[in-house]
Amino acid sequence: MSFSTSEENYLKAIFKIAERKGVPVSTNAIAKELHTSAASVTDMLQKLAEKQLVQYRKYRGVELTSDGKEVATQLIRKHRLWESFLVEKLGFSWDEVHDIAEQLEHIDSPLLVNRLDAFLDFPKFDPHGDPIPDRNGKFTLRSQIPLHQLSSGEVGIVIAVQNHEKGYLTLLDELDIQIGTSIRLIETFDFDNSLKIEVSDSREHLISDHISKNIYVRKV
Amino acid sequence: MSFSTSEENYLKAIFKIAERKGVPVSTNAIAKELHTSAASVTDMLQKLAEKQLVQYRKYRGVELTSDGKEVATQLIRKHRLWESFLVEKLGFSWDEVHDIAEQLEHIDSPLLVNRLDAFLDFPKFDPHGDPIPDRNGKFTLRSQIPLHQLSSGEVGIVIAVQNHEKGYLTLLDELDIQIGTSIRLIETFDFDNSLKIEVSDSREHLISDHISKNIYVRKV
DNA sequence: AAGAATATTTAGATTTACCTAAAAAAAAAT
DNA sequence: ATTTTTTTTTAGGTAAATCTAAATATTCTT
Repeated sequence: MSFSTSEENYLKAIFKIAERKGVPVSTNAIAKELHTSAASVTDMLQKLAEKQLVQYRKYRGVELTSDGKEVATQLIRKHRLWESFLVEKLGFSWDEVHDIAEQLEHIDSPLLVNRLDAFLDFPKFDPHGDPIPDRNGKFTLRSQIPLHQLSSGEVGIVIAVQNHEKGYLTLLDELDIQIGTSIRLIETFDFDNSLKIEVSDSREHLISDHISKNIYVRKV
Repeated sequence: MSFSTSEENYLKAIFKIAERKGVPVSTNAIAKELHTSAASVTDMLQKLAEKQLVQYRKYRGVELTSDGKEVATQLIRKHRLWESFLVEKLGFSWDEVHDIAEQLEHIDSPLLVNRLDAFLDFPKFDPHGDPIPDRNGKFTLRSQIPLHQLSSGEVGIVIAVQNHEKGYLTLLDELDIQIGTSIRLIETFDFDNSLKIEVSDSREHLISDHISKNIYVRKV
């Protein structure tokens, strides 16, 4: 079975929100994620429910069925493989690839995906540090914590960022923060949750809660 | 400006028919090429005319404007670059790539196209031997003649095939005919325009007019 | 627990790209 | 030069995905 680009985008959005906030996923949360109206979301949820891709209860929100999860996972696999391709093979930087991958993920050819996977040497993580599901949909898990959960003095290596907006990633570039960068937490200000950090044993920055909460590190 | 997948497909179809049969291009020819109804074609032609992509005269057929040609050429460029990528980098064979490239050609990112071009080392011809327009839309021309225009005894090198249907290409594979294969014309039967040929100085075949007319060679 | 605020669904339209059937124009045949 | 055939257009409709406004359900507040 195969699905429209729009249906696929809804399934992926539901998957991502469920990952962040748990189930059930609300109509409004989906509308916000996809920059569309709540009314449109309701329409689509009813359609996806008929196709057995989601379990939907009026006014109560929605949850992916195993079929729905399968579709979402394959989309995420395609998105992250294409992002890896763009960065590794075509020389794009991590802040340029999201929108292009957003288009490429809807290309329908399982053979292409698997050939691409092999061509890239079966990468486990994409350029933003997010795990790439294998052809069976299995994610490689990695112990990661949000930057602000480090204690003062502790050092972490950046392994993922959860916000892929171009502006956010460009900002990180200016702070010299990339996947693999080491960051030492100097001090936390409870007042506004801002953090003083030291990047790569050299530059010190004061960063807002808004910036730090999307950076994930592995303690070293 | 950017166009829907459907609009793009119409522009490409008009371009290809004009190449084969000249202008103006008829409504029915487009309907046949796109497997759609004549009525749908008329609708779309009126829309494309409003956008200044075609010059359209009721009942008289249609012709691309320079804007329309530009869009069509860039699509062909993308299609052929992606086909080259699929064959050269991912190990597909020439009879598997058309449908996938048909999807990939609608990905909208000029930067991506040019990076892909560079990654492939600026190829001049695709796996079917067709010229790939450069970023300015210029095609490299090559003196090619249809196989049946060889005289008896003459030898040609296959440089292009004009039909990209999977079944046709698979048939050519079985005859050991690929880009670069040398073919000697032994004899032409005027009765049904079938040809007796010798492939790669070894195998002899009798091929129908239907097969031969899509094979283009360069005399040696 | 009632009223206010928020979230969600329904109703009714719009746009795009398609369709079939009927009408009209152009081309071919006698 | 009519008539017949073919091609093309118009008319009217459908399905997908969206929208705004109104109605209804749920949750929050006091």
